[in-house]
Amino acid sequence: MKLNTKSRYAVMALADLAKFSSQNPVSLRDISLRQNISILYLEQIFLKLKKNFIVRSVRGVNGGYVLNKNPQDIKIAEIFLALDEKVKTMACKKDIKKSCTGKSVKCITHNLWDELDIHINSFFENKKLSDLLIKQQNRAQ
Amino acid sequence: MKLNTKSRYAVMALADLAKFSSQNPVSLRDISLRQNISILYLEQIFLKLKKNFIVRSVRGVNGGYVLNKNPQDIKIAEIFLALDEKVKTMACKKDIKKSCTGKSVKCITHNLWDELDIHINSFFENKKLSDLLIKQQNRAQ
DNA sequence: TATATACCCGACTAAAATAGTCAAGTTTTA
DNA sequence: TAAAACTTGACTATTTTAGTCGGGTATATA
Ligand code: FES
Ligand code: FES
Repeated sequence: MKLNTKSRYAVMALADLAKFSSQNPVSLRDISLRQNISILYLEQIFLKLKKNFIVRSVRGVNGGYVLNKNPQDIKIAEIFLALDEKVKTMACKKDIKKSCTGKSVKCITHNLWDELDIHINSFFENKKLSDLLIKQQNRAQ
Repeated sequence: MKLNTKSRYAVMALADLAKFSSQNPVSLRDISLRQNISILYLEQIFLKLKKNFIVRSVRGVNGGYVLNKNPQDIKIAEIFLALDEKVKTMACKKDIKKSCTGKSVKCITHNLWDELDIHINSFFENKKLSDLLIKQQNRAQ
């Protein structure tokens, strides 16, 4: 079970954005330098964040990205959704047309994975971007 | 974020074992047929389960595997551990020699992933194999 | 005591997913 | 008008996953 870098970087970059955007847009170049993430990769990530209205862009010189909402209104779940990051613990796709045993009934572990999905997703639903901004001691910028 | 088949199959196979082992060992062939998992793959999985003392084997004709403990004493966490399945949400390895930003302090998201790890692992710690055996309606064998 | 059944175990591999990069733009401000 | 910065689709090397293969060993029972 592991998290992919795209989702991790997305959360990092947005936390950076939340921290450093006063009024002015923050350029990917700045985020790249501070968080040590490739600009080219960040571009890919921000494209998705923009399509999902989590950020908006300002083009041209002195441009960059700005959060579309307050950090306390941005759930981690939204960020993950924007990047197509899904929790996939089940072999079947919940709509049990064909269970993972090939039979037409739920497999013996189906409910367990279902509960796990719910457990993990509730974590993401309850965490906000603003939760990352408090207690800044002993952290990198 | 997804679970690999080895861990999923391990839980499935052990649940099968818990359900069908009366006194007699259960052969991988039987589990394979019931759960629709390749025998060759099951062998790999049971090797690890055996090394971790979750099951013991009986060789020869009419042989197979038997659980080493009662299902209510087998945590899902143990099963995952036996298969080297770890929850890896962090880029750094907790012992922050070098954080994921390359700096010598925790990155801005470190604590978030740490909490996520704890959240997920607590699920596995609290679930027992026996939890899969109740409420058998609407399930495959 | 032969033989079939079933566990044992390391090595190998095809396919999929991941983690990016590249190229060729467009837009805007100083 | 040049430089900074966003836009977008396509491409690719590497890693991980999900198995298979081959050649064993142990043991019950006919
Ligand atoms: S996980 Fe849904 S049928 Fe197995
Ligand atoms: S996750 Fe630990 S430093 Fe980033």
